[in-house]
Amino acid sequence: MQGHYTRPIENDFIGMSIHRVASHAGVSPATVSRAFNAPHLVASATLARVLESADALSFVPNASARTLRTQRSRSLGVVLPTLLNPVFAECLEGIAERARAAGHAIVPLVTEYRTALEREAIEHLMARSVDGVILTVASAGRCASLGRLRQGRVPYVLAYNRHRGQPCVSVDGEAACAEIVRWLVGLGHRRIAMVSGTLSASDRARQRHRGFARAMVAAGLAQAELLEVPFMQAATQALTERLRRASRPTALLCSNDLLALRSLRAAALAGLQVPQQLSVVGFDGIALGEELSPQLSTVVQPSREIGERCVDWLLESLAAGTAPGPESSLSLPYRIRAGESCAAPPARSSSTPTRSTA
Amino acid sequence: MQGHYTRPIENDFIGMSIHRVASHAGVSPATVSRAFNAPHLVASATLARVLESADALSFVPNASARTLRTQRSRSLGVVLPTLLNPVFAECLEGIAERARAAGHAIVPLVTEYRTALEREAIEHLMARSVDGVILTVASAGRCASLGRLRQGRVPYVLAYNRHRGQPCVSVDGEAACAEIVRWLVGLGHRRIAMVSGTLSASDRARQRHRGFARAMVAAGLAQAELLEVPFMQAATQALTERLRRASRPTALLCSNDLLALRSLRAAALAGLQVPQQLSVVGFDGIALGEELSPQLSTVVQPSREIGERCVDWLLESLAAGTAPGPESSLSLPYRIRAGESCAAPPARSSSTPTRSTA
DNA sequence: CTGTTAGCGCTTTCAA
DNA sequence: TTGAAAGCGCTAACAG
Repeated sequence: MQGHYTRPIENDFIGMSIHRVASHAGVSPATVSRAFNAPHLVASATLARVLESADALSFVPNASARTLRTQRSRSLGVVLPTLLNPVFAECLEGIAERARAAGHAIVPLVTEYRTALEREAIEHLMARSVDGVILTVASAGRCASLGRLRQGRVPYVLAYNRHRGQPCVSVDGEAACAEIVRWLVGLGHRRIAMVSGTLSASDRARQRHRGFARAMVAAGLAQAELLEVPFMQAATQALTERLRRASRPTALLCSNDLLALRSLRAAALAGLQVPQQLSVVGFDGIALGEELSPQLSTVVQPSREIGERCVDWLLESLAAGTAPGPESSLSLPYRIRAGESCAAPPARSSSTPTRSTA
Repeated sequence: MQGHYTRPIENDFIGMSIHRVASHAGVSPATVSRAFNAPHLVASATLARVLESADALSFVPNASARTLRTQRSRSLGVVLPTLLNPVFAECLEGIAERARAAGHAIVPLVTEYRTALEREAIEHLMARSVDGVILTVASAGRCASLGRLRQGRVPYVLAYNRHRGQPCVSVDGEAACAEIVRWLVGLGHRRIAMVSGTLSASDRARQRHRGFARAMVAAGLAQAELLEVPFMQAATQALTERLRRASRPTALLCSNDLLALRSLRAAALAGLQVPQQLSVVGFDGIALGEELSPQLSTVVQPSREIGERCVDWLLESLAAGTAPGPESSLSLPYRIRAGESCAAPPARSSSTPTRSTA
């Protein structure tokens, strides 16, 4: 236990390495390495001595050296469109928690739905040699980044995206939207419109819309209206204008909760009571929706679990030396939260709509 | 430009290194390294050749090797209480964007306000030898992790926390709350209560409360009520009960927007109109607050900018070879958003409160 | 059970 | 302007 430096312990950090610990404990570097990575291969007396020395020197094994040597970084890349939408923040929490528990770091990158940033993110992650990547892309079908990952032999799992040819952890948005339509129709609604961001920008939006459109047809309601609001910022205004017209829908199925929030706001601005005069249903099930008045009616995705499952799957594959494949894709169950923003349409709605005054 | 392998390019990734590029381009490994790190030291013809080869081989420099050699990981640790509160998600977005622009990775860890996880997070980050850390801790004054970071010579900046002895990027919550109280008093409110999480769990909560308490005294309103709701989940119920009593406050100053949302919900459950019968003010300025009806009145912190500034400061210090010090702490301006959840108290409120029926 | 040895891929003097 | 060589700190054979 001889000290090698006269400087105070606080400065001992510089140049710390397995060798310092080794000489402090009177063993070889290899033994120190084993003490940390395969303690069962070290005599318990030796082990204790090594651990004591390591502790006394505040030794922490150097991750880069270990990564360089083992070719495993114990880190996972995470590529998400944004964190401003709580649905992704919730998912990231699940990822972070699971990764932490497994001793893996996560390296998140945000793409803002821009392909260039998506590409850059993948490049960045490959340069850092992450062991795997979890991502949500605009459209799984036409995503160059996925090819790049495969080319680089980096295992990956898609979160939220749903595509037959890719390893995905998702929810059946098409079925969920169809179910919502049937529910609304059951309540008596006929004029149901879907509110969505740009369809061409998101495969999920397209899938949700498809479920909506099909169920409308199945219900004999051919003129299924789509309110495509390209920019989130302008959504409220566009919706308000639509809701002020006499021909307004009695129910809005929104492609995500953020749009649903704006629909709620638009209803208020248009002077409509929710749910008495207008029903609003969201999609995602962000936690905040439950705190609102009226509580948001919505399709709840298990976002946290989606994140957790992605990590689990990736780590299992890593351990097995395989890469996640499309055949094992996970379709998690969604849940419909009745909430308070949804009710039967106003009695006269199907014949003579009242004109609202804001 | 001779090929070394007959396997398809897609498989060329394995064992890729500076040496492969070097031999492909007919130069030495050192030159390849220079081509990437100091291109001006390489003859432009050589440079072009090297870059071409690198491109042809899809070469990406190995970050671990570089880190091991240079002792700089080009990564920043981020320690936050949670991502479920959008205020931190917004901040993280700022951090992510800035770090990306500077070519740094971020490694976020979530603590859920638990000291044990805080400690563990720091340990983890030091093991990965991040170049710096951005953190939000429960209480900057008594935080062992900060000492640990200094001991390990890891530069750090606190986000949101505010402490004279630490490098912080924050907003003056005390002044902001005092200002809110003066505003409410100006509107005619007398019975103003503060809604907060556990004070002992957060220095920020204490600072905000101090501003509230002082301003109340200054306004001659001695009985400043504090509604401490330890658990977010139970907050709504506790608040609803309080609001049902005749002695209820006419205004609620909430220590954060999530509590304000619950207060809004509690008001609805208690049958109170906001802002006509009850004013509610939040703190944080999460983006969602603007989408609500009524739009949330709140103190807006520049969360994204807080994150950005933390990164900037850290990277500047890194470049200068210094560590951020308390003397350069940043106090960013807050902004009061009037919103729609705040108004003059009901006329009779100061004398005979009406009993509400829910 | 423990030590010796040879690199992982890169940067960086020092020479040429 | 370029090359040769010496490690950064660690792990994994292979010996002992």
